[in-house]
Amino acid sequence: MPHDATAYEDPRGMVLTIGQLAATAGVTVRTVRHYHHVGLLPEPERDASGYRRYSAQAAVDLIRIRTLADAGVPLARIDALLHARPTEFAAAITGIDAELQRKIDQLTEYRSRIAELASGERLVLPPEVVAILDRMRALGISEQRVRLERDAWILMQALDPHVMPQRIRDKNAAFDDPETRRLYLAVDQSVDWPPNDPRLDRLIEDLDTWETTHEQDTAQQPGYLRLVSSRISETSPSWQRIVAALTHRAEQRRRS
Amino acid sequence: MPHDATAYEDPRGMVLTIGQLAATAGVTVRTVRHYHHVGLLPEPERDASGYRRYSAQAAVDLIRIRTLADAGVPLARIDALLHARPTEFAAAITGIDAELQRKIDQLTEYRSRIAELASGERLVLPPEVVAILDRMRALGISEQRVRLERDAWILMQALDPHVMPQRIRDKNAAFDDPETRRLYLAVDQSVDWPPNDPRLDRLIEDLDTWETTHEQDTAQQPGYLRLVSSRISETSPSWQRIVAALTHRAEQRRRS
DNA sequence: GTCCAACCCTGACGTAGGGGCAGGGTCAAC
DNA sequence: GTTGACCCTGCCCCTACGTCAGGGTTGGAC
Repeated sequence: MPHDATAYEDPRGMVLTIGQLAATAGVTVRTVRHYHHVGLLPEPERDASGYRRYSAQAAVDLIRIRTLADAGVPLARIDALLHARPTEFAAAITGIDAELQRKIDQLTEYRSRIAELASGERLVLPPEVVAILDRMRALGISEQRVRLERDAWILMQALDPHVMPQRIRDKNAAFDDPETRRLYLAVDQSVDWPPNDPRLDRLIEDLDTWETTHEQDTAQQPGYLRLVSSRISETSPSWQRIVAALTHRAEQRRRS
Repeated sequence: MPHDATAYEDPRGMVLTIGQLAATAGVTVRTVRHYHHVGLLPEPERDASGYRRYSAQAAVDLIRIRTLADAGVPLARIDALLHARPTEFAAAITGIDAELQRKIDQLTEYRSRIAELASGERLVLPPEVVAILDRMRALGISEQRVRLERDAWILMQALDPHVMPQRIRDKNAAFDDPETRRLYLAVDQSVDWPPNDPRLDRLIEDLDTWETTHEQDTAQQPGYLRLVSSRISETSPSWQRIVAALTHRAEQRRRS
């Protein structure tokens, strides 16, 4: 059978091989076959050796598909879109464009959040609470104690979020009072005192007075705060003594 | 077994259920379980009924994971990242941030490409070629003919890209010549003449003269352009006659 | 005390958009 | 005549979960 020197013989413009088509559109061969598989791009005819042969129109179609796919449109939607009438198509394009803008805004926000990853709590807690924790640090309270406080706020946020605003006000007011600040710091420093240190007796006395004047009742606290108390106890024997003594005195007051 | 009114009894701060934890971090319950499955978040202990119970620290960990995951970091990489030392972590964060910026730029470009989707060829062909096609339209050449021309350019780009610049210059020079413009238009208008129309004889004569003066040889063209010729032939009987006549005359000149 | 919704559990399969083999045929050039 | 770059089909793998199915638990209302 005589042969005509050139490979471009098919009478209907089917000249590109799958590799040439893919390169033209900037995709992989696998991608083109995938689009055939899902019916997004029609299967072209085959040449004598079973190779797919594509027309220039296929290149246009493929690039239109990629343009939409790159913009994040699911393949299933693209199929419908390509067969839509111009008005509907234009409407869809407008929507997709808005979606893209939304994604850009999202990414911009993620970018700024990424920058804050170094410090753990800023991401988890509202800024007012972060300010309170920073205030504790500025007072000289240990990081260990601040972390316990942070956990209390996280649990509160998860379990009892509606009390947050009031608690934030209360806590800030408390730290405006010099006696409160003094007691916080004293408790913090007592962490490595021995449980029978005489200074502890004095501190417990002061704390009990503070609780009665501030109408705080340890036994009335919600469960998660009692839990935080128990974690405080675990931290050191002296703190365990403080928590136990205050709880005991509060119970006694309740009975009377 | 007596019970204590509140559910927060575990001594080690394991208080949140999986749903509460998920809500705190803004993810689904399924996502948390998935992270356990892939070992990204450690499995917490279970309460008496087999429910998972989480600490506040788990919330911090989960939100850190999500912050990275939202930024597009694969889960497999997050695992390593969370255990990295601060300097390495900071370096990785910088890289991720750059990657995010790149994505934002990408999306911005996709946005502008989406806007051009209405017209097919702008995405596929370089602007110089689009200008040529627009020039043909401005001359009054039919859209059918322009599309054939467009396909020729697409095939050229895919199969023979290095000749593009020269072809672009040639084509623009050709359209600077009034006689060339006249002939293009005349051929275009002849599309629905009968093949035996006497005006066709005159037109073929003019085209042959043009070919010889412009040193164009139809038989020397690359295969894909011959193919486009064959598609032109298919469009109408009169065009078929033109192509056949010109090919025949070119052959005769070659033999002599 | 019992009913109901809203939780929780495990396990298994489905999804998009391909990647990456295996195992084989074809084409063009040297 | 062989080498390297293509092409073919078919099948399993991947990520980051979603979505059943089929059950147990909890907490509050009646």
